Amino acid sequence: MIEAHLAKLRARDTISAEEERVIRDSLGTVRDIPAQTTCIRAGERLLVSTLLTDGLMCRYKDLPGGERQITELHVAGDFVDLHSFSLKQLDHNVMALTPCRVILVPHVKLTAITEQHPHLARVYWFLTALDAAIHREWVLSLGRRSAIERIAHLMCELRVRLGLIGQADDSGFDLAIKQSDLSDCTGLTPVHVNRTLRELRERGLMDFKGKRVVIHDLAGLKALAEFDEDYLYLRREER
Amino acid sequence: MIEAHLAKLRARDTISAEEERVIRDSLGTVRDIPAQTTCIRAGERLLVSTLLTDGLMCRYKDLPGGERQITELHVAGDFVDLHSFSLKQLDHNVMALTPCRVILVPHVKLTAITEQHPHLARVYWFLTALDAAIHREWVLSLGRRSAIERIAHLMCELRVRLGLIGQADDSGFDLAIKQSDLSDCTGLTPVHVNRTLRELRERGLMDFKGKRVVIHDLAGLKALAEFDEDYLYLRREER
DNA sequence: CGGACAGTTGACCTATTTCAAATGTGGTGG
DNA sequence: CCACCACATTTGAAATAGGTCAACTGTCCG
Repeated sequence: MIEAHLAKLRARDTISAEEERVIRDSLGTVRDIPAQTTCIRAGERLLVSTLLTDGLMCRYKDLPGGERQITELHVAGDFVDLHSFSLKQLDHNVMALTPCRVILVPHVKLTAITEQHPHLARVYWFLTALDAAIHREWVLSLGRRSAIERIAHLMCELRVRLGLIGQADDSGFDLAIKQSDLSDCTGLTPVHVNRTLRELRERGLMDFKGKRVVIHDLAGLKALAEFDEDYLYLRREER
Repeated sequence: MIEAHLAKLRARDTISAEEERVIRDSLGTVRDIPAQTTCIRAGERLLVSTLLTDGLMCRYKDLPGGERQITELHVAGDFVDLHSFSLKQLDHNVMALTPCRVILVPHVKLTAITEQHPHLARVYWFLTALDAAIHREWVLSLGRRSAIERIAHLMCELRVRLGLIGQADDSGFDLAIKQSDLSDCTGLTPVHVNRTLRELRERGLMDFKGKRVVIHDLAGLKALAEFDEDYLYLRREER
C-alpha cells in the first residue's frame, strides 16, 4: 500500500528495514476521497498528515475574486501535507482531482520520529524541501516561461514523478484531469490551454486526449520546456 | 549578531536559553559579501548553510536564454539556504542584492541538532516550511495577480518580514534594490515595473524612490494586493 | 433522449512586452 | 570641483501573447 511512498524515499536515500517498520507503525486511518473533493482547507488545525497512496491530488490557493491557482500536483506516494506537521495549519487547500485513497499519519507519530529516529526525520525534512524545490520551478515557469513552455514543462515533470512509481514511461501516462485544472496549474485560461494543447499536438510533440498524455517526441518536448530534472533531486544521498 | 534570527524564531515558537546556546555554538565563519555577488551556485556541493545577519539577498533561477526569476527575497535573520542541509546542493543560485554579512553554519552542526535537540530541529524544519509557504504565495501572485497587485503584494510581504526585525514600520522601509530586481521577483519587464510603480504613486498608495519604500496608504495597498498575512505564520506555536 | 459539463473555435480586446531614445544619478579620475 | 562614464530610471510608440466573450460541438451518464 505504501510501496510508491517507499519507492519515492528510496530513490533519494537508503531506508533501513528498521526505518521501514517505523514508517509502517506510524500509519493510521485509511480514507477514500471522491474526485473533485476538497479534503483539507486553509486554516484548519491539523493533527495528522496525509499520505496519498492512489490517485491525483492538488494543493491550491484562491483569490477573493474566485481565481484559483494550483501550487503543486501530487501523485501516489506523496505526502500531500507533511508540512502541516511543522505549520500546524495550511495556507492552502488540498483537493482530490481523481478518486483518491490516503493514509492519515498522526503528527504525534512524526514527533516521535524526530525524537527517536533522526535520520528518518531528516529524510522527511528532505521531502518537504523537495516540495519547495518544485514550488521554485513553478515560480520560474509562471514568471518567465511562455504558455507552451509551461505546459510542456509540467508534462515533463509529471512524466518523471509518475515514472518513479511506475505510472509513466517514455510514451506517456494517464492524467485524469480537466483542461481547466491544467489552466489552474499554469496560470492560464482554460481557452488558452486548449489552444496551446492543439499547438503541442500540431508540432508533433504530445497529445492530451481522453485523460491520457501521449508523448510523441520526448526529446522535442524536453527541449521546448528546457527541462532539467536536477530540481527533482533524483540522486541518492545520505541525508 | 544573530538577534534578528532569534527574533524571527521567537515570533513563531519558544526558544529556550539552552537552545539559544546550541544555536550560538553552531555558528561558524563570518563573511562579508559585496552587493551584486552570487555567493552560492546551483549544483555546488554544500557543507554549510548560510545565515544572513545584515543586508538583502535573493535566491534566483535563470533560463538558458538569460531570463532571470527571483524565487525569494531574504532579509536579516533568514537562513538563506537552510534547505541545503537536506538537499546537499541547490537548484538555484543565491546572490547578495546589497552588501551583506553572513555566518556560515556547518551541516555537521545541524546534523547534531537533529540528533540531540529534536525540538530545535523541528523549529528549523518549520523555517524551511515557511520558505515553501512564501514560494506558494509567489506562485499565486505570478499565476493569478496583475502587475500592480504583484508589486503591492510583495511590498506588503516585505513590510511584515522587515517589521519583525525592526526594519520597517507603517510608513515604509529601506529597500536598496533596482527596479530590474523587482521585475525579476514579479515576472515582469523592468519597463513595466517602472510604469506600475508610477501608477502606485499616482494612486497615492506608495512610492519607491531613492532606495526607500514610502507607504502612503497602507490599508489601500493591502486592499489592492488582497494581502492576508496568514501565510507568514506569525502565530507562536509549540512546533 | 436529454441535460450537464468539458472541449473547441472564432472574433475581438487588453495587459504587458518590445524596441528605442531621452533623462537622471552616483562615482571616479583629472 | 568638474567632466565624464556607466548604469538606472523614465517615457513613447508599436507589437503580441494571452484574455474575454460567446457560440457551437462533443461526450458521458441517468
